[in-house]
Amino acid sequence: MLSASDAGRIGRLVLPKKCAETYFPPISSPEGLPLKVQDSKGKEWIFQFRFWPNNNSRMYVLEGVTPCIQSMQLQAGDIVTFSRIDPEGKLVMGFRKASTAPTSDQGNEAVNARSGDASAKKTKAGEVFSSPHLLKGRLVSPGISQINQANSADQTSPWPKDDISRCLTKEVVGAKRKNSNLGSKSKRPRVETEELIELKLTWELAQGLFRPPPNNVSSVVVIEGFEFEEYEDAPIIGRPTIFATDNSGEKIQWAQCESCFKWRKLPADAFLPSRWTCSDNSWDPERSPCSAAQELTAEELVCLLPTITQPPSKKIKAAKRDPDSDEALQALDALANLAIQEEGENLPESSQATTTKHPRHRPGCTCIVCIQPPSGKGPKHEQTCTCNICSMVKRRFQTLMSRREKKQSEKEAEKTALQYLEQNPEFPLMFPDDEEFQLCTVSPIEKTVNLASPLKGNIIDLNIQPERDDEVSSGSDSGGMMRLVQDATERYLRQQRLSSSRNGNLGSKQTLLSGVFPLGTNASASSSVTESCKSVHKEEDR
DNA sequence: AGCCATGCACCG
DNA sequence: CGGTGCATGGCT
Repeated sequence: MLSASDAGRIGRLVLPKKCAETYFPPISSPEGLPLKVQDSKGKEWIFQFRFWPNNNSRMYVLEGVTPCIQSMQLQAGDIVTFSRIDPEGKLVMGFRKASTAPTSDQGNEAVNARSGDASAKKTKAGEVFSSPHLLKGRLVSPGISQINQANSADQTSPWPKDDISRCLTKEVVGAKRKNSNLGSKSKRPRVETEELIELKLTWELAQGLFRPPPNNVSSVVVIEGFEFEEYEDAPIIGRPTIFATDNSGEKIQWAQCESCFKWRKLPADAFLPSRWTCSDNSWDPERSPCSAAQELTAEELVCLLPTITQPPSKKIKAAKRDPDSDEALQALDALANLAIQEEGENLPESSQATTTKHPRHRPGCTCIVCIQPPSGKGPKHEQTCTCNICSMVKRRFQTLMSRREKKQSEKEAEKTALQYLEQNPEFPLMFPDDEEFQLCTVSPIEKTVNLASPLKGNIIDLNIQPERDDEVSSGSDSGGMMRLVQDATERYLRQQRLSSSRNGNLGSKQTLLSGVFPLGTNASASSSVTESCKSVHKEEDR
């Protein structure tokens, strides 16, 4: 929530420290990083995210917010939210005018930071989804997004690799933050019991639970290739059902009774509350008692199941015959167990396992064990088997492998960047002509160099380790790391002067320098370096 | 003890 | 005089 200072003319927005450190990219120098944020109208803003040293701590601020705040006609008391759309890490911002019109929310945010901000406290459960509500695409924010973190890991993102998707709401004086995850000492938000249940849902699953608000027509918005359905009112969280087409080609849905676990056929437009039993089956009175037989055979059910365990767009890939395939086969067992566990978790509380390994099986149970023929009977599952069970297990394996590959490529990228540095010793800290890396900050304290691109929002922590510890500055200007920075910078400047005197193109390079060392001015680049060094040293001294 | 809204000194 | 960075003090 904007304070008077935030909304004033200074153009700075003070960020709650915990939010800044938990949800914004890590910064090691006071200059911080430029962040590109898109507002609800699609307009892009670039704010400087930085900090001031304060009482041996930091105060985080967003600078350059005045035009944006004026454009949105925001004032003290209004709420601004920042969210991130994965996997690209695109930042979007939304706002909500002060409480006089609580339902007229504006902006891109789909979910308030439910446990991380003051607004969540004021917000009733039904209002958690502030509008416009996005039902499709992958718009994430805390609560739901944490469960999705493995899927959204993205090495080109400026966010830490082990990070979760983020959302931030700024608070105002007097706003309480009890039960806030952000209040925890640990930067990894603590998962409360209630949330634990929620976190078992995947994002895709969560999407499956959303139903459009009644009597409301959506408008479809496409943001960078992702399609979003926007609704003015909050979506409703309903019971998950399986949509299908029956023999006559009519669209229907299957719903499972919470009490007897039998599946019942319902019209496609039927909306079920989160708790639903046969007795609520007003569409088919014959099957409204739990005692009535289930229409579906276990086999038919198996055919339907993949539609809820896997997004339909993904192709099923058969396991390849390569050195990994042995591992693949071994992993199948483990994955089958995983599948079993997850099936169990997806069942309602009352059907949960009493043993640690597997839920108790009941009539209608669709878990992998119950649909598997008794041991020794029925077809064996060979590697080439394409039955639903094997397909499901293989798909899970593919997911696991692609995550592993992603991690691997992340490491490769870091390695490449490091090699780049080693091969370019004369300019180890700047890549003005490189599309990827345009900015750099150095932390002699953490012994890291951050390369960042304001255009692409990339940041890579290179963890450059000096050869000797004493190469790291210990506060004096002759310190090693800072010396490296300074020397490299001055070499770079000399080179630029030389080349610019040849081609007469000085302006753009100096503009870049002011970005690298924002403390200085274009008039004297070397003093920029000195100022920058001083600034880093100051914090180090503290 | 630590956060943060805001005051205020300094600087160009 | 406005912008910037730090310090102060109220508050949790």
